[in-house]
Amino acid sequence: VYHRALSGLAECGVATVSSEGLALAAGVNPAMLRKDLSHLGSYGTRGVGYEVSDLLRYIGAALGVGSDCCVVIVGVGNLGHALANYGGFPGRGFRVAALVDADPLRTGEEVAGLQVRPLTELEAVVEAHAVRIGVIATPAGVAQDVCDRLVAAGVTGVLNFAPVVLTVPSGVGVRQVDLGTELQILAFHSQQQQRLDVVGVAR
Amino acid sequence: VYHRALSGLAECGVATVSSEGLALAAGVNPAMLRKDLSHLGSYGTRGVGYEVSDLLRYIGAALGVGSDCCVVIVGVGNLGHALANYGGFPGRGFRVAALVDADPLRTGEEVAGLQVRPLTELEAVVEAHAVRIGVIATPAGVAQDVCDRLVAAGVTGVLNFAPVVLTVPSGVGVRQVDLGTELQILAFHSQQQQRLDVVGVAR
DNA sequence: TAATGTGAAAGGCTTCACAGCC
DNA sequence: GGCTGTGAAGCCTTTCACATTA
Repeated sequence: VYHRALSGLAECGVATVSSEGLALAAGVNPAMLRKDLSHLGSYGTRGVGYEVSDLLRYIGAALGVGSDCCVVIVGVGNLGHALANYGGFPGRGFRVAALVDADPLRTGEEVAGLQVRPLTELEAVVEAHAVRIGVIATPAGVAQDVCDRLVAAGVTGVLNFAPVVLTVPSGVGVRQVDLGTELQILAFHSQQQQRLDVVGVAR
Repeated sequence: VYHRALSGLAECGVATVSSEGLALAAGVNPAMLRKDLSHLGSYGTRGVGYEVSDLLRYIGAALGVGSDCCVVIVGVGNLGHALANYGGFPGRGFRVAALVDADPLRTGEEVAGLQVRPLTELEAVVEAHAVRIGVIATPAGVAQDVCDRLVAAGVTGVLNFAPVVLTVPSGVGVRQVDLGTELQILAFHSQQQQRLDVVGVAR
């Protein structure tokens, strides 16, 4: 998030930023930002702040921005389609190496300049492109199975959009994105808020 | 997450589940699950576990499942398209009331059975359908502006897919889903993992 | 006997507050 | 004067461990 915020500041031509300014842009407390950055080293100047371009480079290096990373998307339904066409990946060092789908009707179809490959070729695809991250955009029922196969093929990270909790061996990273749950959380807060309004509590 | 896990168990015909079993399905520690559930009340039976159907009902009631919630999607690009067609919403009590886009070329187009409305009608749409949650699938540059308008129109929750931190008044909920950041987190861990492998640390 | 509900302990994250430095 | 870097304090979350109950 700091990296993204700094990119924005750099584009606006800002040369220097204080912990307060960057914290505001990142949506955190200034002290927290300083503590986070202190884990990377002392890249600020007391009395002045942080040099935007320098800090961007340091954080980028720590994150490994630059070393391109191959991704495979499994499941080319609505979401998989959108992800394949999503423009934000190349800019951040990610390349969609292949699309895979179980449906024979979709196999061979071209999406975002890539041919959709059959699910049976999943392992071959991962090995051929040295894919490090698998994106699961399949129905919930097959997600764990796809995940197991991805991990067995050598993937070290999984981004899961299916609404199930995945089990993976230690050493493999999992990030869960569940749209239904996110909406439910918002709806819950919205409901609580209304309850407060009715009772008449001041905000 | 517990609600989702219980739904799965119910579909499989499981009648009773222990904190250990449900915790496994939800990806948490059994003690944590028991503590969480204790905030709702004592719905378990010592020596036995939890009645799946009962617990599902209690949690559903606490979450407000059943009272349908109207959602507007702003930005009908790849992601907005996918979200509009996403099948998971109706099943969880959400109804996409309208699609809105700033591009005049898209206006009027029919997506997922809904006509795309111009951005100028955003406020009217929110009021007409009593929309409680806004989904932002626009470019980053206009996200804060769209958010401000949604909030002013009376929305109490925002699900943001644009890669910017949104500022909202207290009382309004925000959930951020940033695909680029998620991938970067996975790539970072993947890189650290490789470093460990090179050094030869046992897992 | 088996599993819940829950005080108490442990651990981790966030914030404060200020010394140190430009 | 102003802002960073950081020890210490505070707060919150998670886990343990066991009394309690069907």
